[in-house]
Parts: sequence; structure tokens; C-alpha cells
Amino acid sequence: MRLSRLFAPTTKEAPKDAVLPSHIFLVRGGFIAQIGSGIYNYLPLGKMVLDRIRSVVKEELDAVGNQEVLLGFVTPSELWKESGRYDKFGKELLRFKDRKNNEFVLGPTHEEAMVDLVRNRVKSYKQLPLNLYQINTKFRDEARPRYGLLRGREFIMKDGYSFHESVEDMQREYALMEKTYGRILDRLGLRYRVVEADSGAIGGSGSKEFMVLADNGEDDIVICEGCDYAANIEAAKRAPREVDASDVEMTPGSFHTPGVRTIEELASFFRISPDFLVKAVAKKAIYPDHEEVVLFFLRGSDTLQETKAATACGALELAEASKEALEEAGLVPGYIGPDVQGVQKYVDLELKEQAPMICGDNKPDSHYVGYSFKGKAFDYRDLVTVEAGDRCHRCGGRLTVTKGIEVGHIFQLGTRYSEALQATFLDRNGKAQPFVMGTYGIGVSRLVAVVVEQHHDERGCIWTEETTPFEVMIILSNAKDDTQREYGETLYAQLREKGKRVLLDDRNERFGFKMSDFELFGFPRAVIVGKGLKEGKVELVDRGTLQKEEVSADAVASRLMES
RNA sequence: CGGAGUGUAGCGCAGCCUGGUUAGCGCACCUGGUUUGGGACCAGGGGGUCGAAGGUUCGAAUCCUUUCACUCCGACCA
Repeated sequence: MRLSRLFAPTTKEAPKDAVLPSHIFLVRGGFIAQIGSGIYNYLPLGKMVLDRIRSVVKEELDAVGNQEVLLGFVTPSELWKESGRYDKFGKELLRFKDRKNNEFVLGPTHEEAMVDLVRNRVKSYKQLPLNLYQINTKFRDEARPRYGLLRGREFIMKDGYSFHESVEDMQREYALMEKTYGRILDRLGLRYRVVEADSGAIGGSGSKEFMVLADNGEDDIVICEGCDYAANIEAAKRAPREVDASDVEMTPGSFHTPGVRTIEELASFFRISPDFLVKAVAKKAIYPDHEEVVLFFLRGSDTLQETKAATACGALELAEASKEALEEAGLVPGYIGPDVQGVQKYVDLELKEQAPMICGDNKPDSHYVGYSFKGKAFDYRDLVTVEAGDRCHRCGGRLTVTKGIEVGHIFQLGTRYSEALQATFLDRNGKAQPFVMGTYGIGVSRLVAVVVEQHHDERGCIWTEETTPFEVMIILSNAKDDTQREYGETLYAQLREKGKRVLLDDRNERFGFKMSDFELFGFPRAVIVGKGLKEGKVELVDRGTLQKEEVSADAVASRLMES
């Protein structure tokens, strides 16, 4: 390709709302362009990167026996009603009607569609296992799209679904997918961690996320310094915090505490560590058909993890509970204690058997001192947010918290969808059984941004070998110089003949301009054809290090074929 | 979905408060020339329904109403 012919409009200025390097450089380098909120066009360079990532994904999946299909992007709402997700998915699901008034959705994920494809077509255990995937456009009407390709509304995802006759076989495939996803990310040149995850709305038992480590990540992940434990903060566990209660003495009873409502106020009022206080967190739990106030009790020094809390009470989501809602539920804000009646409540596991504690007394201006959880039958759940410095529940090592970007997610799905959609097969005994399923996703378009997020400098992108649109760029320092031009053309033809993906910058521009574009594009290396050519020399530039190396003009072609 | 902003040339912005001839600036673009190892210079040039609709007015980019889009903070987010 000649740069003079390539549609790659580079700019000096970034769009004013672009903050992340990936967003800035992809737009400035002419890889992508926004067409609507959270919707992007791919220009030739962006499309090349996308295709390279897509083919790495495809190669690795096909190598382990997965089969590619392509499902309709538009899905009849009927299927979503059948699975029960039509109501649950919320506003993210874009719904619309056709001319005949039939309802459709733009697929945000395709469990329903894939199960529908397989049901009544796969009828026997002899046809299992089966792992089908697609690489397709998805649409989620995100409340607030941002960060360029990282959180768009329209995006491209690889989503795979496997069908099995048993949980054991599904788990075998799940493990295989974990390995395969690792290989894909390795090939793309990304540093990542596999972390334990919350299964979320999609349902199912085990799930793991593939997190690319990046400062600008939206997810918090907990990593153990001592072993290989890693988890999304939403699912992270820790060893119970050690609390030394040996020299804490309390005489049980109510205590007048006017105006003391928060944990901080309470701690200074009693001159005691928040470890011995019981924090009551009230939330408005939103269910498909109603809303109600739910209480969560945890140690004063801990923070509620909302995802864990939502899972505990089975709510679709949790929202802030207003003071009025609390009072309506018969609660006394600021003075709520675990023995309160008439409200759904959960207590953190680490409070089990704890004593003595100070908690709300469920009446104004009063706390109860010397409270004991010993023998109390609450609904104990893991509710705390793990923090940096906590101890690993496996090895006791120190836990740290870092930022990551989710690029892959694998689920042990079970029979949730096959049952809902009545997708069954005949087992070895001739009995109808729902398929045991797994589901596996990779954010393909997100990976385009993620590669840049992890590989860039202040001048632009630095593509990895597997992701770069071109392996080498030939820069003619002065395109009007016949000697340079002839040499460059010959080298260009030579490399192309040998199958190299090469871009020739034949534009009549100044040297600095071309170098800046090269750095912005971020191809791994360039040959600079310039003044040294008279002495039979050209230069080889490495984009990563920006180091230049003088090479004999005759030898550069063979040098490039090595890399 | 709450709160706050912004829509003027491809991009970034000024002009609006205080209405008044032909709506400006930088970058980009086109032509000619000089340049050619780090985003050059000179000269000339093209490009705008001022987001849209309605209203006030002799007169609206500017004031008013409605509407649409985009952005930011938050909530939300397999």
C-alpha cells in the first residue's frame, strides 16, 4: 500500500472529549471515527487491526474444534420472552418493531438465539459436545457510552456457546476455553490476569474474567502477592480480618447516644476502633415486580460490596434508599441494629459469633453496647469489599487492588437457558435432558483499544506483531529525490513479493511530518530512505524504542525478512 | 435516569451578555513558487441553510419558546 493512496486522515489535534490514549491515538491516527454516541466507523487501518485480532481469535478457536456461525443481529423478541430476559435486561436492550408491528431486539448477546439454533436440530448425546461461536456486532444501549472503543454501544464480540451432556464435560470445555483464551491474549501481546468473577445477570455457577492490566481500566481487581489468586472486586474473597477483642470490655445495655449516627461519630464517641461497631447499610432493592428496603450489616471498618449484596437478596439491582423510604419501613436512620424486625436483612459472614459489639438500638438516640452475635441465627453472607492490605483466603499473602479492563469472560452456564427454552437431547438412557451449557465471550473491538491502552507512548500507538496493520513502513525522506524514490520503490516491490505487509510513504511531505505520522500509526518498524543513500546506507527505526540503526541499503531487505 | 454544559467551515475555537452592512481566527484543503532529516515559507484561493423548527423585531448567530444531537459528573454497565 502507498500512503499517498491510503485513506488514513491523521490529525494533529485530538477530539476534545478524548481522554484515554487509545481513544486519542486511534482517532488521531485515522483508525476510527465516531459517527454517533458510542458508535464508531472503522477506517482502513482500524479495520485491518480488527481483522487481525479477529483472525487470531478464529485460528485459536478453530484449532480446538469450535465452529464459527453467524447469527442474525436482529432477534425476534419472542425468544427473549421465552427465556424471561425480555423484562430483566432493562433499557440496555434496544427494542423496536417492524412494519408488521412484530417486536425485535438488537442482540446484546445471543444465548437465546444460539439455543434456538441448536434445539430440535441436535437431538442425541451422540452429537455432543458442540461448541459454536460467532464474531458479530452487538448492541447495548449503554446509559453513558465513553472512552472511545472501550465502552461503545455498538461493538464487536466473539461469543461462543457450548452444549454438553454432563456438567463434567462442560467443565472440561470450560477449562479448555480458559487455556485457549490465554493463548489468544498471549499472541496479541497483552499482559493479563485471569480472575474469578461474579456471574451477574447472565446466571450460572462458575465464571472467570480475562483482565488486561491497564491504569485506565474500569474494573478493580484483587491480586494476591503470595499465590495466583486473583478476582474481580465484585467476587473477591479474603481471609477474615483478625480482630483482637481480648482487652475490650463492655457491659451489655442500651446507651444514650444523641446525634451520633455515623460510624466515625460512633467510633470517636466510644473511643473505640470501628472494628467493634456494626454498620447497617440500607439499600432499595429493585425486583422485576416491586421494590423494597433491604438491610446489610457489616463491621464498621468494612465497606459493602454492592454486587455481593445484590446477589444475596436476589435483586436486579440496588439503589440508594431514601430517608423517607427507611422511615416508611419503620426504621430509624442512624440507629438501625441487627435485631430490627419486619425488613429483609443480611449479615456479613465475618460478624458471625463476634462479640462484644456496638450496634444500633432501633430507637432514636440509642445504641446497644455489648451486643453478641454468638448463637444468633441470621442470614450470613459474604458482603464485604476486599481492600488492599487484606489477607488472601488461600495462602494468607497480602492482597493488592489494581485496575483492569475486561476483555474476556467465560461462564459455566448450566441448564438455565436450555431449560427455559426447552432445548433437550436424548441421553444414553433415551431420556430427554436439557443441554448443559457454557458460554464464552471476547470483546474483539474492545481489544483494538486495549492493545493501544497497553502499548503506546506519548507519540502514538505501538502495535504488536500480531495486531499491526503493516509490518514495515518505508519512509522516503524526500519523495522528489529520484534516487530515493527508485530505491524505495524497488524495496517496496521486493518486500511485497515476499509477502511482507509494507506501506510506502511516497507523499511529498517534509521529513518531520512523515516521522510523526509513522510514530502516530505505530507500525513496529520503518526504513528511512534519506541522505545516507548516497553512501549506500539506510536507517532502520524501531517504533518501540525509537532507536535508529544504520544498515547497508543492500542488506535491509533480508534484515526485514528476519523480523 | 439525575445534575451541568456545548452545538458557528473537515478539526479546534472567537463572536452571543449589550441584535445592525460582507460572520471571523488557527490548523487542514486547492493553485503557483521556494523548500525537503523532525509537523516549513511566500503569494493567491475555495469552503458556512451559525444544529432544527417556531416566535419577537424594521433587522436575529446574538433575545424568547420548543425540539434534536453531542459531551462532562454521577447512577448504571455479561
